[in-house]
Amino acid sequence: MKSEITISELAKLMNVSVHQIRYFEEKGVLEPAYKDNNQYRMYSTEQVYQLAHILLLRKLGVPVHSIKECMTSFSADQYRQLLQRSLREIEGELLRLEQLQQFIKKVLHEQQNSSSRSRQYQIKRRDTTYFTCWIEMDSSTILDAKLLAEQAKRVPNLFESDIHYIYDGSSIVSLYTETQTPDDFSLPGGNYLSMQSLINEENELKHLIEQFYDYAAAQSYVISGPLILIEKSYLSLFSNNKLHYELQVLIETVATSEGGNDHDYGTDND
DNA sequence: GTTCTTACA
DNA sequence: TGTAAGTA
Repeated sequence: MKSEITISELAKLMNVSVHQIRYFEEKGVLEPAYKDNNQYRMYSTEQVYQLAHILLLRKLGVPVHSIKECMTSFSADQYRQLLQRSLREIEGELLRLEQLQQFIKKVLHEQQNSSSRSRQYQIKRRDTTYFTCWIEMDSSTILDAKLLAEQAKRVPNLFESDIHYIYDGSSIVSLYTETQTPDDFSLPGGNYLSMQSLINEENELKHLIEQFYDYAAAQSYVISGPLILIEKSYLSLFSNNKLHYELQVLIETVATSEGGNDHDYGTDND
């Protein structure tokens, strides 16, 4: 009974494909102990350990063609650097996944929120929020793909964020994304009248805004500050590409209705 | 049945 | 990297 093993046994032992082992040989990183009379590759424990190292280096992102160089010439210090580099890469990847996880949670949460409360008015408490401007345009301009590509400031995952259109009464409308630190613009904390809506076409927006202001007037809310239109394009995923908008405007706290208030003071703002 | 080589997507 | 064909 031979003490060496065949390629398929080695493959099974190390949980890799036979093809991969031959590939490593072709690239000069793993030679069999010897070839049997039938040309079968035979491997001993030495190759087992060697393959373990190769697989580890692969996991660290070392390309197959440079593994040979690693194994023959790397000092302990060079290996340490290699490990530190891949540690940093993994931390970056972890961060990316955490952000994706957060986004998924947010979408699920918002989707549930919008499907149950479409066209409902709410009062939302908002803390001071900061924004970065990514495009500024005349309100009569149509935001087409060309304009988007040419003028917009690069924002990572733009369409996964809540895009804030701020109408300050002038003819300029600015598009913002939220940031953690003070930047181009900020909204004061306070109570905001909010309405969420699903619309089919952009031209329904005007009507929606009128409705919104009518409602505010009917409820005797004292409006201050600009009109905020929030576009949540990622929610269109759920509704045949209908557009999801939320209108918000800062209202001055009404002193007359203390206590008894039938509004939803949801603090479910991000 | 297993492995080998070669070729291909 | 996986899969397939044709051999030994």
